[in-house]
Amino acid sequence: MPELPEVETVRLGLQPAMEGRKFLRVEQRRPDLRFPLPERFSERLVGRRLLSLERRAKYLVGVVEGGDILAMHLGMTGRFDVTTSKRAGQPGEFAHAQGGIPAHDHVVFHMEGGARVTYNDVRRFGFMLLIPGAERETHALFRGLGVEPLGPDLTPEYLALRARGKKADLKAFLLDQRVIAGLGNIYVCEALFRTRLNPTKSASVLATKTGLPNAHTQRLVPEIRAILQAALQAGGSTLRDYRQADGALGYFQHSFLAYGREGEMCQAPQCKSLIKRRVQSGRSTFYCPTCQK
DNA sequence: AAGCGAACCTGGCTGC
DNA sequence: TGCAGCCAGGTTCGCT
Repeated sequence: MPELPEVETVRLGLQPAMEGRKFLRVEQRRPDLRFPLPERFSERLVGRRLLSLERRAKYLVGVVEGGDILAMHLGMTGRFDVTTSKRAGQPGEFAHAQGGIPAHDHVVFHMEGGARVTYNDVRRFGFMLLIPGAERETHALFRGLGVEPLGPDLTPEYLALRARGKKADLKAFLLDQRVIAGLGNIYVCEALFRTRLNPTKSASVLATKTGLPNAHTQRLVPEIRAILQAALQAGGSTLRDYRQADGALGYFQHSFLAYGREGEMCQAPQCKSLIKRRVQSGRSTFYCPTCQK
């Protein structure tokens, strides 16, 4: 479930269980996720405190006592479940007590305070790395990332400068984490629908010839912020049964206007067109061919 | 150099 | 019922 609002929701769910607490035990049930898990993973965490759990783009960034950064990415299907002793006896707990380890539970952090934090990832596109704290800004994972869409750096001026002369289509441009870090397929579709911009247009429509913002950029930037904020408020979007760390479901998926609505009537006032689906950058784009010019 | 498609992996759903 | 084919919230690699 992981675009920015989902990752941030996960972070908020994990914070009370992990932040300021020591790792008591780390179970690693396979050698790798997308990448090999860190050398001596358990030894480098156990006995240390997680000083803070932060987020950059779609990464969870844990600052570990002693200097390491625990960088975690959820890929497509990564999720965390938090179980505390108070919740013992719930369905997952029961299955566990029966002796079965749920499929795809790959890593379990046993935290001081009694929380068991389980990382589950069916497709294993997610990963965990330990990187020296000194490399927090310079490490390849973070170096090339673009601006945080909810921070002060995403401005029409910035976006216009980056879009100037770009031939890639708007969809690919907004998905590019080197430009804006945290948008994914859903929120790009939704932001473009709400801004009435056609995803197949060249990104250069966001800038004047000299790289200055135009009316499109001025509408798009606030729309990106608004949709992410709204999704955040709703606890993110839940597709295919995924849950927040506390077991709750996000509900922003009910607010999608375009994503996943192929063949349905466009919801814009007066518009009688049907939402279309096409593939761009290998991903489904949902859009209204009439509203989005 | 930018900009594509393919690859990574598993599972759910659709249609024959 | 079985099986092939398509699809899925992301990122990276390698080829034009």
